[in-house]
Amino acid sequence: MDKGWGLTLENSDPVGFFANKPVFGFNLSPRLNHSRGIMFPVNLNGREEQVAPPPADDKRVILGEVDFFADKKRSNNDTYFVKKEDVEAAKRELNVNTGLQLLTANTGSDQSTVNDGISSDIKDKRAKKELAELQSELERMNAENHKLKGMLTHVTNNYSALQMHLATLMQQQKNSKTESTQENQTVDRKSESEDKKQENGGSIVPRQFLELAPGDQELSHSSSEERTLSESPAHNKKRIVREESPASEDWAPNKAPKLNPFKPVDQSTEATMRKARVSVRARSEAPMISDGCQWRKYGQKMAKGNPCPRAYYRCTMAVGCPVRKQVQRCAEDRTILITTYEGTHNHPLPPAAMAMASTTSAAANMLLSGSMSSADGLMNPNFLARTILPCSSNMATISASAPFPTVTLDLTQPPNPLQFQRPPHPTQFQVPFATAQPPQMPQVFGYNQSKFSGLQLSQDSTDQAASLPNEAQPSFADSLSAATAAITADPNFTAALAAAITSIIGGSYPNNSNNNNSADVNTNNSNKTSSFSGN
DNA sequence: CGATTTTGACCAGCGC
DNA sequence: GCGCTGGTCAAAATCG
Repeated sequence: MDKGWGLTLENSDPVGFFANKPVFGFNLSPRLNHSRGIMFPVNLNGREEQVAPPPADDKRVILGEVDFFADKKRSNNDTYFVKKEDVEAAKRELNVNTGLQLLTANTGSDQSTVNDGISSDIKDKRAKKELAELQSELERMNAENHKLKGMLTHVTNNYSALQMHLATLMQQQKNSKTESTQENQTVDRKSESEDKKQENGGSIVPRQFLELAPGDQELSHSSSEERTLSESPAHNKKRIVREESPASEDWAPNKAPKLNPFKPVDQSTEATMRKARVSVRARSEAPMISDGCQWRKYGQKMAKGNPCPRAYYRCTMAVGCPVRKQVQRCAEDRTILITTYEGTHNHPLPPAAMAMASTTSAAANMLLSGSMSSADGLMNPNFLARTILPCSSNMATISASAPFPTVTLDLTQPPNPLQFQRPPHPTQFQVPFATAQPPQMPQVFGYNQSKFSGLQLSQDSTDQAASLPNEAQPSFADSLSAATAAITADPNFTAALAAAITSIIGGSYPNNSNNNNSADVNTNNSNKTSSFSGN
């Protein structure tokens, strides 16, 4: 019944989990924005700035609100970036105006004491004049606001287009590299198996982010490149089938591709992008987090090791949109909702969906960029600390849960623990880069989750908020938006993160041969349960 | 009545 | 080859 339109909380958030909370960096509560409730300026992290809420009777704020939120309903977050500047400017201007007015009107001047009739006349005129000025000011700001909205939309669209273009270029570069590598291999295979390792060591290592084979049991850094090239043929075959099949590329039905009049912008890119997944772990009572997109459920299965069913959704905002997502509750903690996104939208997105779409796209790009070069491997992992915004309360985990590399935004973790309350991974490792970590300083953990190392960017936890009153809690959306911003905002993040991972992988971390975290509960596929709620 | 969800069946990949 | 599993399909049921 969830229509999936992120802004309609009544539909998608029946329990009100997201009520009055910004989601993906945008405040999804139209009621809050339209009401007299104060909309604080919000920075790129989606977190409220350290701006003290103005007093309820502060006319400046009220006027500013009327001005800037006038047509918010049309596009809830269009004013998101605009508001900060404009409201502040409006505050200054209106503050001056109203202040002077009040002073003039209320001070007991000679005029008012001498002749009340005349002074009241003057007062009226002044008031009208001020009112007119204010109105014109409001109109002006409305117009300006409108203009800025348009600019924002334009920039957003450009950003999306550029992102797609970047992905395309990356893929092309990757393909060219792969081709050349394959040629070299063909020529040299018989006599230079050793050289092959060395040759690949430089530039191919990161490819493991894209081409990890589930059958790979080795993860010594010295063999990673070889592993990359020698991944199980069966799996290669599977992947090739997926990549070469147009039906697979755009997630159209395999047997009857009747649904896809659209083709991805770049099929090869799409095929690769589709492999990259972005998983969001968040506490939510709602059956599905609302992300601004429109989804249609097309299946539900019992997954092994989890008593809660996994639901499959596809994006229905455009016919043939390849984006799909899986929603499942965590087996260990059913209050945690795990949403996994896959693919890239092939259609314009509502602003509310931009953040998540950007996240998935950026994640895919990140993994793609890992295939580009190892030069970035020299990068200090500390970069990650600077990249992930200090106030983002999240963990970002990169793993290669075969066959698809996955970026996980874990918004449920307390500050300290190594990753999960789930059974700790035998090869989990930690790379502290700050000896004394202030509460807001991020920690970086490496985590060999599956067949290769990934890392986590751990932060102060949202769980700290669990004991706080609802209003005061840094919301899930806060965290998610911060994580999203961390991934999307910094253009260096993609390469940097991949490079950091590369360097970590190269650091000979222990290997795990079996990473089945979950309790191996045999679940019959046909043994379906009816609900996600678990409550 | 169209859109959406439910749910059993089907398919492909993979391990044994 | 067989069974398990994840993913998807599509007819039926349900909803608004």
